[in-house]
Amino acid sequence: MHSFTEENYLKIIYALSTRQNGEVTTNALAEMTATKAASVSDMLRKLADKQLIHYKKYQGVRLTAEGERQALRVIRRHRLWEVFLVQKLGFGWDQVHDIAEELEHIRSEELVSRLDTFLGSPQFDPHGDPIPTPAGTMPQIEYRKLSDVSVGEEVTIMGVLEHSPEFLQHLDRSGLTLGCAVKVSEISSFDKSVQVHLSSEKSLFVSCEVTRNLLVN
Amino acid sequence: MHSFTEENYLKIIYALSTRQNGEVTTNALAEMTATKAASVSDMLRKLADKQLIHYKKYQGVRLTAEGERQALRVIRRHRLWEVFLVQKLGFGWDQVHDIAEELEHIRSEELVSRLDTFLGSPQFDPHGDPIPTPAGTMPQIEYRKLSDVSVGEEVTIMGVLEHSPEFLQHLDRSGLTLGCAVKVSEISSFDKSVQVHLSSEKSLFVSCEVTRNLLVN
DNA sequence: CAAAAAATTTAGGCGCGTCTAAATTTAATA
DNA sequence: TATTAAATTTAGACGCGCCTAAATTTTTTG
Ligand SMILES: [Mn+2]
Ligand SMILES: [Mn+2]
Ligand SMILES: [Mn+2]
Ligand SMILES: [Mn+2]
Repeated sequence: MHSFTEENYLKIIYALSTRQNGEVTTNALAEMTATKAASVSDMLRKLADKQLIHYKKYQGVRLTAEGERQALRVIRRHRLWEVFLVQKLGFGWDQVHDIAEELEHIRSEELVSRLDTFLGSPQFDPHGDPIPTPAGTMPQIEYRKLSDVSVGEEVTIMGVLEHSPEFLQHLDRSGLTLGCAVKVSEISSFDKSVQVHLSSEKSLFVSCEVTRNLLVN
Repeated sequence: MHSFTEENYLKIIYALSTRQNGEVTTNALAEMTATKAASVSDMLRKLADKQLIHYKKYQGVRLTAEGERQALRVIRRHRLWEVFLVQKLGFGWDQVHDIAEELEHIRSEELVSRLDTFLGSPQFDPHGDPIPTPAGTMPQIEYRKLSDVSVGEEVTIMGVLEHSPEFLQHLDRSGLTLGCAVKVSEISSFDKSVQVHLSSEKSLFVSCEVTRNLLVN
């Protein structure tokens, strides 16, 4: 089986290659893994030997079909554990990422399968991200960013693009939680900030840093 | 903080030193950790440097107060996770040890605390072993072995001394589960096997290999 | 109690995942 | 396009946890 480190690399390569498609760069991986480019090069050679990535020196890397399957297994475990932590243990959505980062490496098919059942086979994690299927495919969901919504539209908050605790706590304080209905009443031509009305009749201004990271439908 | 490996050593040293008190021997540790004596020596030097064990070369080893505290933290996590796996996910008591062996190393005070609350602050794990307190002390429980019970006595099964899946499955098949009331009706003078009556009116013979590993009160 | 046996530690080495410094390749620019 | 700059890989090293073989200490035994 693969080591924790290898699993982390696969997961990160998957995330980066969907974020900006095309080959994933060594430096980008070094930043995400909080290591140095030299360390990444070593690991890429190993992953290539194991046929988990396509790798031509100096040309960046891409997951093989098998590598993507493995990455999605890790992501599935991560997101299921996040659901558990929030829904069963009462953690806030801003607290669960680091813990799930460890839990995701516990390898027991039986455990994942029973956890999934226990949670009612959820489709989305606490951040609105889709949970890969047991078969190893990622459900494709199309959301718009709140920054792309026009004045007068009413939409529902479905997910976030930024997962930092700071951002999530900011949303909590603003009352912008998942499932929340918002109506765009005004868009500032000056700084692109957006005035929204919540179902609670409250209204507030949302900066474009926030609207760019909020997914709605 | 301590590595997975160090945590495993502490836990095993604790287990061995309560099983047969006095210093724990290098060879015993090598067998339990499934490594070689030379590897154990290396690790003992490291644990001694960290003040987690008392260690005089060739003289065996004993946990320091801090070492015991750390060991009990790991054991607490292990047993809480076992309760979770059995009570919430529906695993059998014979299936949970290896998974808990991984889960026990996830270090988050908050996680353990919330898990404990979620489980209703259980006092015992699925094998009847007491769960150490958050403060790091092991509840001392006095049980007798079924092999020490006299004819005519009625007792309740409270725990097991042997944790192998094979033994636990054997108990399942015999109907000897935790909390089960058994009345000793006869003890064979030939092989010390014991005839017991269950509350279900069934009776069966229990070999001395089994009675020696069943705790009752 | 001296010799043999058993237990334990030390010496030297290996794979993993990491690092810094140096070499190499690719991309940018004058 | 020839140089310079940036990105990437290679060389050599290190700590961790493990190994085998050899040395050392303790225990057993004739
Ligand atoms: Mn996460
Ligand atoms: Mn998430
Ligand atoms: Mn166990
Ligand atoms: Mn147990």
